[in-house]
Amino acid sequence: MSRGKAPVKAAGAAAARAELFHAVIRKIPHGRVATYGQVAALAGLPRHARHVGAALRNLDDEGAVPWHRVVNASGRVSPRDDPTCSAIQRALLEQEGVRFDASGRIDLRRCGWRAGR
DNA sequence: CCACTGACTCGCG
DNA sequence: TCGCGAGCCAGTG
Repeated sequence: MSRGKAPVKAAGAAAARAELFHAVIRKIPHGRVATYGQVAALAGLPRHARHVGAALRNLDDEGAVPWHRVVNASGRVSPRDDPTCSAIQRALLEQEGVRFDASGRIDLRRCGWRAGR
């Protein structure tokens, strides 16, 4: 089994990162939000913030992953092709008690997730 | 192999 | 506070 280059490993490389991101996102407590960069850093992959979003885009709705708790560093829901999705994300967060600013911004100082808190 | 794209982030003005 | 541009890394055609 030990092989210098296992093709099976390369094929699952992307999926492995996705699972890694999902694991971190799953740790985000209820009523709290984290940024893409934060998730990537906690996953051990700093600078991969964009890939976190890419992984979530590939993620199915039937996952136990609270993808809606992931927002950008501005504390806002990132715009995507379907604005409906962003509306759903905001609705889910409000249901968890996350308050949005009049500009649709979240106070990361208040609802931002911090490991250890 | 090259070029474009993207649910991002940071620095400047 | 907001808008713009550059940097970043991996996936896709």
